[in-house]
Amino acid sequence: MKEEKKILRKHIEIKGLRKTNQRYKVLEVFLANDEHLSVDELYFLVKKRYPEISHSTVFRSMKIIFNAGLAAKIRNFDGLIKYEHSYKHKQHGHMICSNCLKIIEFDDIQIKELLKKAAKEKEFKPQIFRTKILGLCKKCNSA
Amino acid sequence: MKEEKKILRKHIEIKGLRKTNQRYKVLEVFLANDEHLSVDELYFLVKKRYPEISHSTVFRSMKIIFNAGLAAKIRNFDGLIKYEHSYKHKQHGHMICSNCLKIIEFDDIQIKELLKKAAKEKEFKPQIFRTKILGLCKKCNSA
DNA sequence: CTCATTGCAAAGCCTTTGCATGGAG
DNA sequence: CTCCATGCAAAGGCTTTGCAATGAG
Repeated sequence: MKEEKKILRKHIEIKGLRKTNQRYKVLEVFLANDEHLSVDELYFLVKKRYPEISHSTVFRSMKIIFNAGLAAKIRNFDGLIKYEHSYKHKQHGHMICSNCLKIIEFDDIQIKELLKKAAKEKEFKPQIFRTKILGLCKKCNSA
Repeated sequence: MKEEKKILRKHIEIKGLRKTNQRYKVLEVFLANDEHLSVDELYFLVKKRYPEISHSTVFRSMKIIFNAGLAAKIRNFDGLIKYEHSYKHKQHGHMICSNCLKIIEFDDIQIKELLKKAAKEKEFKPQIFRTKILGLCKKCNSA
């Protein structure tokens, strides 16, 4: 069994929730796609394989998957909430193409260190670090 | 006349738009408040002084003020679009308290340099840099 | 059996827009 | 006069929730 599934199962146990197939199926589809997915997009993918699962179940399952620490949320100017993998997924930043909306991930470990320092100076207890660059990807810039 | 007002006036001229009082009044109230304001919050403040101005005018005026380069947009997980001053406002990052939602600005010039480097590596043409730290402010952390 | 979960549809909530009226140029 | 801007109200678009039916424990 996939490690992520075990983690979800454990999270469900700890929280005293019920182990339903829907939750594992949503997780399975979520893990099978490396994109940043909105609930709607994920629902679309889930439906292809498991047409019996509803939009609200995908929505609520993602909430649980998020709470289990398996997904991270992103929200950009389009207003859509998107989820990305967070389990054993290296810390990274996002470059977002204003034209084609493509998201490129990049390593930001050094930056994180500077952010930690900044937080310390302001006596702020950091939990999550985010770095983002808006601009044009190679393709859109040369087009 | 305030420098920002001149800039707005010039922007309006260049774009061939009309110089209406509403636009200048919205700008005035926006500049008088150093907070990060959503259109709704700004509308509330505008209404106190100029009750005849409507919500949609505030909304549309902020769009123009944004295009004139006088305001920057922020969008967090609450989903609300907020505007902050951007004219002669030093480049900075945001620390956002998950508890009281307070926003603390911090200097991120060094970080910006690293981000530029990262963009170059991915052949990405950067336009806007964003850094954000979620966590707890001093007060909420000790409470 | 009991109570959490599902699916459906609808409510919420902010953002954005259509349209008739008003006002700058 | 000509059109852009304004105000109002309503439409959009995504997220979230109420409720009756279903199913895990």
